[in-house]
Order: sequence, then structure tokens, then C-alpha cells
Amino acid sequence: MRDDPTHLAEQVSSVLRHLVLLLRRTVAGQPVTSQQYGVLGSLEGGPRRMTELAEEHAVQLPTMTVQINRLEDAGLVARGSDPADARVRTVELTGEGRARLRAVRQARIGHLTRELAALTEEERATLAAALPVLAKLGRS
Amino acid sequence: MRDDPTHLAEQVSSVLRHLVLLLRRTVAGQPVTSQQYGVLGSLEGGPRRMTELAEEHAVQLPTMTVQINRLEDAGLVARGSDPADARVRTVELTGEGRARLRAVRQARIGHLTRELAALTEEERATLAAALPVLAKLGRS
DNA sequence: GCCGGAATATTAGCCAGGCTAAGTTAGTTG
DNA sequence: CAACTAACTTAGCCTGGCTAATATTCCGGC
Repeated sequence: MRDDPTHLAEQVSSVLRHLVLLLRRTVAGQPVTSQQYGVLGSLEGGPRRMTELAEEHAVQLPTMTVQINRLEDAGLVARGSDPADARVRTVELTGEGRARLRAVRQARIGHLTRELAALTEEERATLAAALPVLAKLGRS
Repeated sequence: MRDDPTHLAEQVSSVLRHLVLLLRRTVAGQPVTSQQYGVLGSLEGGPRRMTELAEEHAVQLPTMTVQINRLEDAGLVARGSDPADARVRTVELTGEGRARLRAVRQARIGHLTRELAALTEEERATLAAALPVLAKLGRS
């Protein structure tokens, strides 16, 4: 019974709770919120339209509008227009936005790297093996 | 270089993002929010005081006050008093609260169980092996 | 060509859930 | 017993979700 799905589900549930709390602690008080960071990340490859951003982040369009408004006020992104379709607004990183993104990413990866460095080689291997499985969850 | 901490950190970061989005989808539209569910869970073993709850959930006391107000309005918890110290308020599950907790827990575990059942035996074993490692993160 | 419906965004107004600062009440201690 | 500390609550602010209601703009059929 040790490896039946229900028992495993309870364990996963408990670990997930731990990870969520950990994330909350890690993220608190950074120069951009985690949502803002996520949006900036989506813009790294070039301008995107509002609908794309909303879908990618699984939020409604008005939510993304507000989010982008804040980022625009902060000078991290700029709105533009699609010459081919006057309905669509595009959003792209400003120089400052790009710099901020880099800095926050570095801080986050650095934090996580230090956590992982505290593990043994074997534990890291175990974790690495499980990542593809975790990535598969919810895709079914 | 495949298993160095920084590279692994980037992968973990990406998987975490996936899991957070997954959780959000899973949780949306349930009869209690995930925070409320968490608080109800803390009360399962009997009455608790406000400070305890706030600490356990890593929020400030006023935040917990509001949370408990809502749960009380919904009839899921009841406030009481500590006879030994009139300053402290205790919080406990009502019958309805206990029933709701059971129902939501069952729904969540069920959902996760179905996800896990879609994996192969081997994938589940890989995941199970990684759980203790994940649980260790952030405890350093 | 233009009229109605679809697509793209935004605005407005609501709710949950965080926070800090300030206030109240009750214990504790010099 | 006066002053401090502890436990909560209230008030006011912010982020980040949502839906419903508006512009605008595009496109297809007549």
C-alpha cells in the first residue's frame, strides 16, 4: 500500500503545502511581486499582445490590463500598437524592465541554488529525476 | 554540468511555476478558498488560539482575525475564550466546519489521486523518492 | 459600400487576502 | 498600584483575482 496513488497523493499534498509556504517566504519583499516577475519573463522574447499574456498566465484580460498598467506606471514596460490591427495593444520591456528582470531572476536563481547546494549529490540526482514527472502533472 | 546546482535551480524554478499554475486551476471555484481550507485543517485537532494560527500560517495576527471572521460568518468555526486568560480567543471547528473540511479534503486528494493514477508505476516511485528531498528544502 | 456580429481592450465595481498602525482589554511586574 | 507587556481587533491601504459593461476595430454578407 505504500505506493498506491491515494497514499502518495496525501504525501504530495503535504509537500506542496510546504513548498507554497516556502515560496511565499522567499518572494516576500522583493522589488517586483511574483506576478509582475512572471509577466516580465513573458516579455523577454519580444513584444506580446494582451490576450497572449492573459492566456499564458491563466488570468482574465481585465486582470492583465491592470497588471500591465502598474508595470507601465513603474516604467518597466511600454505599450505599443500593431500596425496591422488597430484593436491589439502590444507590450514590451523597457530597458529598465529588462534590467530589473535580470536582477530579480539572478536573485531568485541564486537563492534556489544555495538551497540546492545544501543537498547531497544524491539528493540532487533524485530531485532532478522527479522534475519531468512533476512537469507532467496536470497535463493529462 | 548537467547536475550542478545552478542549472538544477533553473529547472526547479520552471517546474515550480508549472505547479503553482496547476494549483491555482485546481483550487479555483471550490467551496472554501485554499487559505480557509488550510485554517480549517489547523483546527482539526481541537481549539487553537489566534496567535498560534497566525504563526502556523505565516501571516500577521490581523490577517488571521479577518480570516477567522469570515469563517465564523460562514458558520464553519466558533470563537471561544480561555478561562485561564481572558485576553486569548480560541477558535474551534463547528460540526459544519468539520464536515466541510472532510468534503474538501476528499475532493482534493481525489483530484490528486487521479492525476497520479495517470502516471506509470515507475514515475510514481520516482516522485515518491523525491518527496523527502523537496520537504527538506527551506529547512536549512 | 455599409451593417451586424465577432474580436480586442479597457473601465468600473466587487471580493479575498496580505500588510502596518493604532486602539482595547487583560495580565504581570517593579 | 502604575507601568509595561501580551493578545486581539479595527481601520485603512495595497495587490491581484473576478464579472459586467463599454469603446473600438475588423470582417463577412448583402
